[in-house]
Formats: sequence, C-alpha cells, structure tokens
Amino acid sequence: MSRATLTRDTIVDTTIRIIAEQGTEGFTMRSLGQALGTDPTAVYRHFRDKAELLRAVSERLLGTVTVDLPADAGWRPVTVEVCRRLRSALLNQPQLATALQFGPPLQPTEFAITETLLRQFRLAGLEQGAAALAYHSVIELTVGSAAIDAALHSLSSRERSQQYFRWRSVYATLDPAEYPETVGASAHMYRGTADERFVHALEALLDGIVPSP
Amino acid sequence: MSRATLTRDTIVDTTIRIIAEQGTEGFTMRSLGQALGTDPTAVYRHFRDKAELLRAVSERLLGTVTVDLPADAGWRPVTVEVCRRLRSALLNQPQLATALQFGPPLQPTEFAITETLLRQFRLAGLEQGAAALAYHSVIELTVGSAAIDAALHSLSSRERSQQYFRWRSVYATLDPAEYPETVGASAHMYRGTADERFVHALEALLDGIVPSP
DNA sequence: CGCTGTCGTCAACACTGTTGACAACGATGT
DNA sequence: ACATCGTTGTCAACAGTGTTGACGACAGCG
Repeated sequence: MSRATLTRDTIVDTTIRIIAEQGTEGFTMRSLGQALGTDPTAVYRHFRDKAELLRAVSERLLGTVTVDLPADAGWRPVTVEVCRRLRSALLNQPQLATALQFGPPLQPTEFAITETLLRQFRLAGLEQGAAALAYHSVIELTVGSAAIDAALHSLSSRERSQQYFRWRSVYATLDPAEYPETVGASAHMYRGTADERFVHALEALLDGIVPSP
Repeated sequence: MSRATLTRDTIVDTTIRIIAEQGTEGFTMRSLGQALGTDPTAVYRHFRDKAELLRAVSERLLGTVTVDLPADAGWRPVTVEVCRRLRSALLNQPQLATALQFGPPLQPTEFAITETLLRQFRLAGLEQGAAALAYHSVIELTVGSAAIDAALHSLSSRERSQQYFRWRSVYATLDPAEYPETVGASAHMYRGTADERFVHALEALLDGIVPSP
C-alpha cells in the first residue's frame, strides 16, 4: 500500500475531470480535495500554488496537440489539424489564459506546437519573417475561437443547439429598419458547429496567407 | 454638496479608470468603493451585482467602436477600423469574456457592431450566409488577438518591448536540433507592435474571405 | 530500535462578492 | 410646516476563495 496516495499525475487527472464535469468555476482547491479524498491543502505538498497546478494541466492538455500527426498529408491539413487540436485543448481549460499570462517561456509542449506550425509554413514556401507572422495569425484566431466558445463548451450538444437557436431568434426579432443586415442574415448566424465555423475561418486565413495559384 | 454622489455613470467611469491603472485584478468591489469615497456596498444600490456593472462597462467601451466611421472609405478600410477599435476596447477589459458568457443577447452597441460588419461584407459582394461566416471569422480573430495581448496591455511600451525581447531570447536559445524553425525565426517573433500584427492577420483573413481580382 | 524527512490534517488568515438591518437625507402631499 | 416615504449610503456579517504554519502520523533507513 503506497502510503503516498497523492501524486502530481493523479492530481492533474482529477483536476481535468472536475473541470470537464463541472466547468472551470466548479473547480476549487476544496472541491479538488474532496474529489481526491484528502484534505484540500494536501495538494500544496505537490504544487506550489494553484497557478502551478493549472500550468501542469495545460501542459498535459497541450501535450496531445502535436502527437501522431499525419506525416505525408501536406502542410495545410497538418496546420488545420494542429489548430483544431489546440482549440480543443484550450476549450477544456479557459483558465489557460491565466497561466499564459507569463508568456512564451512556458512548457516544452508549447515549443513543440510553435515549432510544428512554423515548419508547416516554411514547407508552404514562406520566408522566416512571413512564417512568424503567419504563426501569430493562426494562434490569434485559434485562441479567439476557443475563448468565444468556451462558455458553451460545458453544455450538451442539445443545449448548445438551443442556445444557438435562441441567439438567432434575438437577431431575427431586431428592428429591421435599424439592423437590416443583421435581421436578414439572422438565419445564417451561429449555423453548424463551432468547430466548423472555426475551420472555415482558418481555411480563409490560410488562403490569405498562402494564396493558391 | 453633491448629495447624489453616486450615479451609474460615475461608477462606470471609476471602474474603467481602476482597471486601466491597476489591471483587472486590482479592481474589486472594495477598491471601487475606496476610489469612489463611499462604502463598497453602496454600489449595489445602482447595480444588481458585479456582472451587471461589468456589462455596463463593456457597453460604454463598445459604444465607441462604430461612431464616426469614414463614410466613403470602402468596405475594407471600414472593416479594419471597426475591428481595430473593437480590439482596443476589448483590451481595456479582459473580463468582458465573463460578461460575454451570456452570449449575443447583449447590449445595443453590440448589435451596432454586428450590423456594421455585416453591411461591409455585403458591400464587398458576399451573400448573406457568406457574410455571416465572415463576421464570425473576424470576430474570432479580433477576440483572440485581444486575449493574447491583454496581459501585456497594462505595461508601458518600454516594458512591453523588453518583454518581447525576452521572449525572442527564449526562442533563440532553444536547442537548434530540436526546434530548428523556432530558433531560425526567433528574430522575427513578436516583431513590431501587437496592433500591427493584428492588422496583418486581419488583412490576410480578409484576403481569404474576399479574394481580390 | 531510533532518527529523519515526507506528507496528510487541522485551524486560521486575508481576501472576495454579497446580503439584511439600520439610519440619514431629500422629495412629496396635505 | 409637518409628517411621511422612498432612495441611498453605512455597518456588520456570511459564505466562499486561495494560502500558510504548526502538528502529527507514517515510511524508509542506519
């Protein structure tokens, strides 16, 4: 019986589970302790503070972004796949922005993402400076898409559809004299899944970055 | 002898000032009360809770986005200008994501932004469905750019430049064998101002959305 | 066996947003 | 002019947050 019931891995596991089940607000040090079956402050034996724990969580989530990528798919499908995975990882942890506050000097997995994306853009024929700008561009789009959809991510797909429908209704019932375009396009707003909208935007961005012949 | 010392406008003013000076973490109900010279709980006579106050703040900030737009500049400069203003407004209030949690049924100013952007895309020749997708795309990019730069926004331009330099150094000193592209492009990362990078990304996105002949 | 260092436990601190009772004050009706 | 009323600032307090320091149980080791 390993008396050490608590380890960094199990703590990170439980943290991810809590956030996935109850959302980012339902995760507190005390709820974590309860889920672990220990005193809440026992976690501080393994992590300096909550920020370090969340950094470890983001490290775990971001670790899946660049693994097992299709080798011979070409730069563009690989780029889309990496960004989709990154967006998915960010969705599971909106608080990553907090951990990201310290900037790039982060975890090894972040460097792997940067390296992978930069390589794809170089494969696409971009110079180093253009590749760096392209990297910043796709990261901004990916983070934004995740931030916008983070609130609805904890909902079921049914509830999400209902929410989209509700928003379309709001747009549709605006004053047509004041908001003609919004009313006219209301049926097309928030159509499909958030992932589909993101991929559409990403494809457009990539079209603009690397114009196809 | 101002008896009605507190009003919604002055509270919103002070809130914006505190967030601008001390960042989003330095703003609490108690610090707000101290800045107002009243008891912290007096604010609750004018706003139901902190969320409603922040909604009023976002309403104030977003109100400047669509006013006095150049009339005959063409859809593209107008779109860029609106997105730049929106990004600037979001930068001043990272917590807007919290207020935005409730989704589109928000304030009138948000509808004005949506209407303006949709009209520009219609002017560019897009159908209603394509305009809606384009709207979602530019919003995602704008929100993401603001989210990424929010952490550094409270810094002075000098400190910001130093931070950028520090990050470039981190990239430059990685293992070239493992991260060749990152090391190679390190000198081009985080170049220029964040606004310039955003406009570059936005221009690329617009190129992809509405291909120029 | 005894020692040492790790690690879970407990109480407590400073802080947050928020609420209900209380009181001062201007405005209002007769 | 007086009493009344509703608005609004004040105060104490509550539940909840992250975090710290003292305490003690336990494993491994000489």
